Amino acid sequence: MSGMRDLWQSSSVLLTVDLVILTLREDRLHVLLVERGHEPHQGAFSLPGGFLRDRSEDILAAAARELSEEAGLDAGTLHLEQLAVYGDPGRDPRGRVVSVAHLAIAPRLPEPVAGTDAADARWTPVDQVLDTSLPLAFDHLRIVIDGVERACAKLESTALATAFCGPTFTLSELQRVYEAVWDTRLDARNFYRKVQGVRGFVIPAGPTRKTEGGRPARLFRAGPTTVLYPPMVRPDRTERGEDQ
Amino acid sequence: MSGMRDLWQSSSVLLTVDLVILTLREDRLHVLLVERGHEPHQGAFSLPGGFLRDRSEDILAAAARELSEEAGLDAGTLHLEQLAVYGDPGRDPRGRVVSVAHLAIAPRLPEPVAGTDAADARWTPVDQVLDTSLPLAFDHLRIVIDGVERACAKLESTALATAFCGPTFTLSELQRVYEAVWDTRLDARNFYRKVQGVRGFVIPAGPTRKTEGGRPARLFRAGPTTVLYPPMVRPDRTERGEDQ
DNA sequence: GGCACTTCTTGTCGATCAGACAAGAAGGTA
DNA sequence: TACCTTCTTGTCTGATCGACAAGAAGTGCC
Repeated sequence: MSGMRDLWQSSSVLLTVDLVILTLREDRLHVLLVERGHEPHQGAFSLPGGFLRDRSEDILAAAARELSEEAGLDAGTLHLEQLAVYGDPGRDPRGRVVSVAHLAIAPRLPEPVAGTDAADARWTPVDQVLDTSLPLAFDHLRIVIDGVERACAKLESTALATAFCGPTFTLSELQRVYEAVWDTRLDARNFYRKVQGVRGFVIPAGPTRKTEGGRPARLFRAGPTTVLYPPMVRPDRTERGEDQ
Repeated sequence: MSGMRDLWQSSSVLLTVDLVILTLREDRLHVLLVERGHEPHQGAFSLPGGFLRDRSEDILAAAARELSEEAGLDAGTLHLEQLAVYGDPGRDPRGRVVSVAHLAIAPRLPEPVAGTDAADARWTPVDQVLDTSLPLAFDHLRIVIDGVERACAKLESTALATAFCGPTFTLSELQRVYEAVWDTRLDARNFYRKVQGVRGFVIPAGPTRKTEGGRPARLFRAGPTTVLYPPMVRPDRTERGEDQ
């Protein structure tokens, strides 16, 4: 067995963090993309992210830092979790670069992008990414696919949907989150009762108003529960079509 | 912005793969552990795993290689998936070592451990690990916790349970998988109908026999479905206990 | 104010599903 | 054959889900 020095020589890798930052804009799911300013893939769009600053930086901390630097968002206020690792040997022409992708959820309508370092960041409808009408650098398409799928899944079993909303929200706002992420339509009346039937999902926050045009809605905040019981099941998509 | 050379100097890391290999032995969930032969944590138990062999090795391939080298199991025959990344800066005294943990599921009763390189590997009941009566090296306790939780969750929504069984199995064998992983009891009669109600979960494999002592059971093989619809929901654990 | 309009909230109803349990089927063994 | 074990099929009851009606509570317009 060779020593540690040989190990470093032969098999150390560079670590990056990449961010799939999702939010809702005009009731559609958007992801934050940046235009790359230099090679490789200069001019193409990619997920925000970057290299570990130094060997002592924690990975999640690096993700939070990139969230701030490249997106102008404060990690303390939004949901941030590890998504997966992408380490295919050929994914980056600069050498062996392994990326730890993260999923972040931003509350609705953060300004199009703060006037920060990364003014070239823009919210893009995920549809445009998923149908490949807007190609991404590296393997970032796959990362977005996985991130959106993770979000879809966690909407069912966890309180992640509240992360798309502000500190208080109405139930129809919450419903629009589900509809946008799942790309489906839900019955407002059943949704209303279902959400309130989940223990600790949402708790009333004053009998206040907020909507416009119709009857004012009650406000809620996120409850203490992180895993939903019973879960919010998304409607069957296969629709009796002889599976396969 | 500094060049690539500085980046490598300052922030490259060593990558390892670690394996949470689960199986069923005597109807209890077990995880494969190895006794460490050298520092750090010499003599302690840890998950099987090791460093990336070289810079060109794919991560999943490295996991498959360790599966073979350290556990004597063939990655082609069993379920193997990425679990998560553990990269806390202080987790390994040898320097910045980032581990990509994987979850593997072995069919029931692979021999206690083949007479391979790692003869010091042994199947250990996960209870003993989770209640910390058997301490693990590094942050491997956390990795085991996350791996078991992942297995529990995927039993609900995917056909992962069949990976615990051989190529053919009876429904009561499958039931014992659920009972062991979830640590719960299920009604055999309802389970029987429920499993068969899930489209493409299991398909009959000859009206053969297999069990002993009672009426022979029908044999099944895993079906084409990977995501279960409707899902197998695990019984509510909170049991009307004023949530908290 | 009265009226139309919007959206929120509560009710109801039938189909479907989950969990409890009875009973029959199909082998082994004394 | 009598019994034991385990598998498989039925049935029943209460809970849940999705469709939809109807009432509640605001805004804006005449």
